[in-house]
Amino acid sequence: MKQQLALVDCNNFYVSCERTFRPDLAQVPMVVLSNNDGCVVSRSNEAKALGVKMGQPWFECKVLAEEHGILAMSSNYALYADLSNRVMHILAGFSPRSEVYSIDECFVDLTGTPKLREVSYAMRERVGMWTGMPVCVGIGPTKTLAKLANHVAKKHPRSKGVFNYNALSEAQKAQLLQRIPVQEVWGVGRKLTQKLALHGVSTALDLREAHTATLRAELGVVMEKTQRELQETACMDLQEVQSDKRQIISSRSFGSMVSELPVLQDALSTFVANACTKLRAQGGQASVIQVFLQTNRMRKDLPQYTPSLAVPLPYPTNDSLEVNRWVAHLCERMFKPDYLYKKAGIMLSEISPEAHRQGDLLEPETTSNARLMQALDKLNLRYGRGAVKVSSQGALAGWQMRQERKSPNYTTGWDEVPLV
DNA sequence: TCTCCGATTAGAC
DNA sequence: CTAACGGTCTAATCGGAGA
Repeated sequence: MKQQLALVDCNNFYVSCERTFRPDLAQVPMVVLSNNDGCVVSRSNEAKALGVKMGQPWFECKVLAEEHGILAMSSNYALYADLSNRVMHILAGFSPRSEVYSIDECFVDLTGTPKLREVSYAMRERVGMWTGMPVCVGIGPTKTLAKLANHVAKKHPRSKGVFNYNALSEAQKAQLLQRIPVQEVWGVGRKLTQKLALHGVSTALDLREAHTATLRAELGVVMEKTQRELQETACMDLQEVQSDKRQIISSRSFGSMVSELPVLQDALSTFVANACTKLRAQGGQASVIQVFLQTNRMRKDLPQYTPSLAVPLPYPTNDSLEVNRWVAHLCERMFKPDYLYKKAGIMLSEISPEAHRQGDLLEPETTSNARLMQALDKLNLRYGRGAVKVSSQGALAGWQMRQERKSPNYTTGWDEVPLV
């Protein structure tokens, strides 16, 4: 009856991806940086041991890094996505029911599987053997407890990468939950940890045992669900097919500050191309387009300006050229000279399935770019993103993000495979 | 008073 | 050498406007 739900999570995913093709880096303290080489988003165990924090701005680590020779790499999402797909494919082979939860995590329903223990180790070994990716497996009766079990598997070397919460006695469960700070529980972040502390809740066990009605009233339904999941009542089911996006955002911080309108519009045309490609890939069309600009929020000494403007379209579209015209227009309307812009982006929302296109009774059917867009997507898929561009799309210098230490696209670009 | 909607908040990773 | 802090997405909740 009880679910045997496994959460498989890759260890230090981005760092492990980089190491897959650079075995010489196996023992090197290293980190992978966010876009624009801004923050640390993945750390090797060695870097963690040296005190580098998750999300820490890289410039803050510079001294420590030089002292200990910490290697920093720019993020290479093409590589990570490709390795992720391989890992997920392998995991899907272990059960007819699984959910790709994030780029490095997968829920696998092992309910009814005989020899659960052997299968869990087999998952680790097969993924390791076929991709080189180290993973840990946590098993529990609910998603929340599977996540918690995974946390235990990662933290305690004695578990050898697999931990099964379901195999514990009631006393052992209580003992374990008591040792886990409540902020480690899935869904409990910084703010909620503070609020929970006010109610005397500081461990996972405290949360499990808290008065439900009070919890609900003071902290909302999400927290109640979390509590019930800790009590082994499943409130979140497996999302086997990932649903279409309800909104699509494309934005970037710039490598350096931008003050000219045409450069902003050039950056935005790149964002339009990305967002519309995604939109068409899911067979959607958007009826609200939003553009936003941002000055550098870290520079308190400079004047700040963070405008945002949305336009509801009379009919939905997924035509890059049409979207780009609106975006350029919105940008021009918000643009003020004398500000130094650090970031810009677009958002497509009110997304509906393409099939439901509503013809406009008053507007004659205009020439559609549908086939042009189809051709554009095909060419970019075949010859690489940016083979065919929207407007100037990236031609103007000055806004591209910093990416000073990016690895080659080992798995997706023939011309980038190093010749040994 | 109820409902709707946009903005804000919180979280994940 | 400089200057220097990510990007996407969802759900819940809040607060004001309009019915």
